[in-house]
Amino acid sequence: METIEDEIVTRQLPPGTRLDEVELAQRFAVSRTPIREALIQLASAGLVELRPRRGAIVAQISPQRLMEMFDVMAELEALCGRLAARRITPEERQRLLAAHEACAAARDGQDPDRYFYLNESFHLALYGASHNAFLEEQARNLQRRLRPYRRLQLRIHNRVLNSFSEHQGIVDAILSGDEALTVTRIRDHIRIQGERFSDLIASL
Amino acid sequence: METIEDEIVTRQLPPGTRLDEVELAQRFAVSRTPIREALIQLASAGLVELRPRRGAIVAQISPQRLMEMFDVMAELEALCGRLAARRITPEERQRLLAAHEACAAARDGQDPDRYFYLNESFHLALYGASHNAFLEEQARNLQRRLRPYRRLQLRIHNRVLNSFSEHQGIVDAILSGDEALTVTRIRDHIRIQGERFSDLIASL
DNA sequence: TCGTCAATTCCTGTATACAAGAAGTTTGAC
DNA sequence: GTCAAACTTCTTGTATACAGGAATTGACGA
Repeated sequence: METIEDEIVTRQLPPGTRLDEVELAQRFAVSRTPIREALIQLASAGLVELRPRRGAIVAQISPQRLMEMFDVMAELEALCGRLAARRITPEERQRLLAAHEACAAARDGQDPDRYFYLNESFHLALYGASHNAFLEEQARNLQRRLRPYRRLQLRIHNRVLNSFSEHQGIVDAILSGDEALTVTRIRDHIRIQGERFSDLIASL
Repeated sequence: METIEDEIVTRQLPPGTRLDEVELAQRFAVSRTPIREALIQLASAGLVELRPRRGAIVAQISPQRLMEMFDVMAELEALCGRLAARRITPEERQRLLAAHEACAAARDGQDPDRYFYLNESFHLALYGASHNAFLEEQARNLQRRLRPYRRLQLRIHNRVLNSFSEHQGIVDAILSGDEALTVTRIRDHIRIQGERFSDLIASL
């Protein structure tokens, strides 16, 4: 079943939408209680904004804040990479390469949506190779929150091709065990997304 | 008034404690509804663990996971420092130095609790100087979660003195605008806490 | 004496009712 | 005609009631 969270990240409920508890309760055929509890969770995750006595709205994220989030994401992923370069196991190496090759197929297939999906798997494989479960959780959470914006910017001309070649550089750096190189390449890879996104905003 | 969160971070409710909704409701003189909503929030913040149909307990954090959290904290603070070295304003510089000098007084006064409190202000000043509000939030959240453990390890012999001299090094690096030096010094400063903590654990 | 199964009790999860505050509308005065 | 104030309506926040699992305890059998 589709959850409220799904509808937010897929933009069926765009930022700013008022979330009427009664309406949601009817739509999901439950009482207001579980809806309220879900909204509190979503507020903690940063997906909705809870204004006391004035209801919930889908969180509005300013371009400024989005850039800030990308900067933090870059650093979290860079840490994943640094740890992975040191700690990756043969199985994880296998998984990372498999995810990378799947991306190659999607790139050649000219399917941005499919590339987007597989790209996520690639990054998840990277998080897992860090051998730091807490870091992995944090990275996954932030990835989820940034998902709609990353998706948007993959439609930019040549972004899929560039993204893939950046992945190649990251894989090479990790497999060679070069921590410093891994860090700079991942940081650049993520920060480029933030920059491309702000280009997109500026062009509107 | 004292909140459930306060009682958890101050260890009045130690990890593993069962949180009976009815009992909490009586103690705070409210119904179960707001208690449940508070527990959901605390679960999102990682302070309590919510087991479906089996109630809530104060989150148990394993030494392993704690070390992982310190690693992430180190990286978040290092990022704060890197950005601060580049962006700090005269007012923020003032605030950072004031917090640092207040720590000096507490160090000389041999008052670990007071030092602990002022130490937090110092780190908060650092977060603020990053000019990244999202990063600041993340850092504050994680600082809050790690608070009880950091407090514990300040009682270790000479830790206050060492902590202060590490602060001095960090301030110098930031004020000189040396990003790389700031990053390594902050990273070490935070990671030492994690290591000291695991020493403490090992000695039990 | 110990283990297993069943019945009871307790607690969580959901629904519903009620109270109180915010928003919108209507009416009156200037 | 416009602005303000009061009243109405709608929505959130809290309390309470009820239903369905989980845990505990006691009895029975090995």
